[in-house]
Amino acid sequence: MDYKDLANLIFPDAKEVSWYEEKYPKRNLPEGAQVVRYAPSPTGFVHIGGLYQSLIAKKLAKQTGGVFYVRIEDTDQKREIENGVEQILQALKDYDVSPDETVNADGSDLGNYGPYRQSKRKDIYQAYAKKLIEEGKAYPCFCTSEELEAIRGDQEKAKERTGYYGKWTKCRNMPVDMAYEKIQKGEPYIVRLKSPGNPDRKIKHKDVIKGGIDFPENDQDIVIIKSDGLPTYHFAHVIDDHLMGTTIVTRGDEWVASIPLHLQLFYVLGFKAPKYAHTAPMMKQEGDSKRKLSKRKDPEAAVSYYKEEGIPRQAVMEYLMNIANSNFEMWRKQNPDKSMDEFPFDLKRMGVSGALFDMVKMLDVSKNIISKYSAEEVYEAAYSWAKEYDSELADMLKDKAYSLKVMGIERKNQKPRKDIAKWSDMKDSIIYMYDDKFLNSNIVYEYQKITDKNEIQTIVKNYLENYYDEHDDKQTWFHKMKDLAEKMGYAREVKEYKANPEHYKGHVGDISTVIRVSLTGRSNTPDLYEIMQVLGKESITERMKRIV
RNA sequence: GGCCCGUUGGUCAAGCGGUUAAGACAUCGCCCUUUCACGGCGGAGACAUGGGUUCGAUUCCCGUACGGGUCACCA
Repeated sequence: MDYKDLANLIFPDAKEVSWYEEKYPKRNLPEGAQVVRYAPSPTGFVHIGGLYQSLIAKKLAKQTGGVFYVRIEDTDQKREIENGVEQILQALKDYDVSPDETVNADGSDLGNYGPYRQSKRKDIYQAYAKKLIEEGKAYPCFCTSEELEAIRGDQEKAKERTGYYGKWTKCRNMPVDMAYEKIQKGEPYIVRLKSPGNPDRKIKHKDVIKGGIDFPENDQDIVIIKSDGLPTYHFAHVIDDHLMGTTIVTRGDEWVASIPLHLQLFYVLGFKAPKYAHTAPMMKQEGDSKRKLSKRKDPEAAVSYYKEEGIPRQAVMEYLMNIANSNFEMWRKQNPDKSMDEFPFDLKRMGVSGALFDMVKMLDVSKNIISKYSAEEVYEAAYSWAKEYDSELADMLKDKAYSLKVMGIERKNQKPRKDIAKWSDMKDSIIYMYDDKFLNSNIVYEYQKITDKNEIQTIVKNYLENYYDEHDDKQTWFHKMKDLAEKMGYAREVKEYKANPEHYKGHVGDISTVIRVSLTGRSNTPDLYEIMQVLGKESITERMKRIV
């Protein structure tokens, strides 16, 4: 009875490893081309961090003429949620980070290195596990969870490192015959790596982002095949990234602690290890300390949040790029019209520690992006958002011709408006432009300086009867406003008023504010002339008559 | 607790032994021939801490404090 017999007993149907090595040949790519992957688990809603990872991976692949692929890590069947994979694929599509190779929503594969779901690669992992057992580099372990608990307890008592390693192991040195017999008897088991590591020795590792990190060698006999026959993350990662030809592993830095293990697995399996780039997580301020953006506590952790809020995709991605490479915003300033694809992303410029997620900044990015939209683009985006999330707004926007005029206010000039950061802001900022909404609501008029009712009525009446003419151009309109101010005892110019405030009741700005408020209810609005042009004579007359 | 990593203004961050220590967001003031937004100009605001090394340390080394990650048949 030897290792080979044991291996055959455990994995009788496994193929030779060479079969897979031939099936998945080395990728034929130009020098320097990077093969990068995004490897999510379908265990919950799509996290903004997943988008971040995808953005980085795709960028890297595209920039080097390489490949970006998605591999679904679904080896934990207990945690898998329904439609998990579909949600991930949809999010990648929505945010324009679609992979070159992936499993499709219908379960088929796109690409020659599949299957791209780990649950469908069981035979592959087992083939390699079998090889390790044959070589005496892995072994079946029969310890129960109670036994494992007991070992841990002893270790804690003895103040030694916890885990399954060295002298604490029970099954590592079990005679092959005994193991064989137990398996035949049907005892449950898992497969562990027989770690060749010695923690007194140090390994030097260079992470692309974090730089040099030294660790003690791994000596934990970690499990590689679970009792359900599926591999653990560690084992699957090493085999998949080898077979799929990954050249650089980008992943969250919660994985750095397993670098010694992963490197050891590559070594034991005889594979060349890829480069690693460990990215810092996005953080959230909580009290005095920071913590990772949490799926449970932070709504903004979910990709769906941005869709619901109506933050344009491009804004989300540009903000993420900004976190990835902070020089992006300078580049953006110098290249306002270029596609983000042209930005030269550099992994080495990524931060080593987690940045606080800054929603204010994201909205600023968004504001700038929306300010570059044409009225038509704003209309289309806002309308399609509204149809899903705000029926009242959608109702307003049904009148496309009119809405386009509303969207066009202060949008055609050199310095377009920048007051909209997300589509959910939209309704409030334009609702007064719609007669049926405005006139049928309880309008609270936010008058500022002039609050005397008679004075307001006089101003409005006077304006409507003696000055307003819808055919006026802006200059004429402007002058008339001054004329009205003067006639009513207000200064034509603000400066005049400031020079001699005692001579006037106020200045032209106060008068125009009354007109503004009487028409919109608001003291803060975009350009009044443009608003009046869009509103038209009928609406203006109606609105003013209500005041008088 | 063990093992790793980090610490520049409120936030994101340039910087890589000699700088008036960039820039962006936020904030404050002024200006932009009437509000708001935009834009322009300006202000306030930072190298965690103690030791070294050095002619000179934000930059290099060590300690301390603080923060983060990780120690599963989860990824």
